[in-house]
Amino acid sequence: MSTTQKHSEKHQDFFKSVFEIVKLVPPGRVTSYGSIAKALGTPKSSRMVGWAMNASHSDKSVPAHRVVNRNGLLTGKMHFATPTEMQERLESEGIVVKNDQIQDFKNLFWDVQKEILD
DNA sequence: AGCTTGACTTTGA
DNA sequence: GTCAAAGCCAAGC
Repeated sequence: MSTTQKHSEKHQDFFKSVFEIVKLVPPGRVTSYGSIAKALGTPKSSRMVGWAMNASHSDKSVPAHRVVNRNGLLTGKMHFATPTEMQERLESEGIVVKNDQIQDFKNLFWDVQKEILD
């Protein structure tokens, strides 16, 4: 550690951790903001996960379309290049989306905490 | 410095 | 089942 090191990397770690987790979500499966936040040890910071995804544009390898809210609703679709991109990418992976709602969400849900600890 | 907003979730009525 | 309110914390004004 040098004396010129940054002292504000903590929040960056949070963002980075979110990206890493989202990358672990397998194609054809989805997870929620709260599930990611919980895996990071801060279940109350689910909003920050959403905010972190806002910065996911800097890392195109992050499959942000596989992250929805706890209802399986495509709440973040407006933040993609086009409002339909999120749904289209999900459908291309075999997920059925109806009126911004993922069908059979309960069965497609990928619990971060559970799957990683497995 | 404070106040508002937001890709959320949980709890209580 | 729905609806309202609170908690969380970073970014923008």
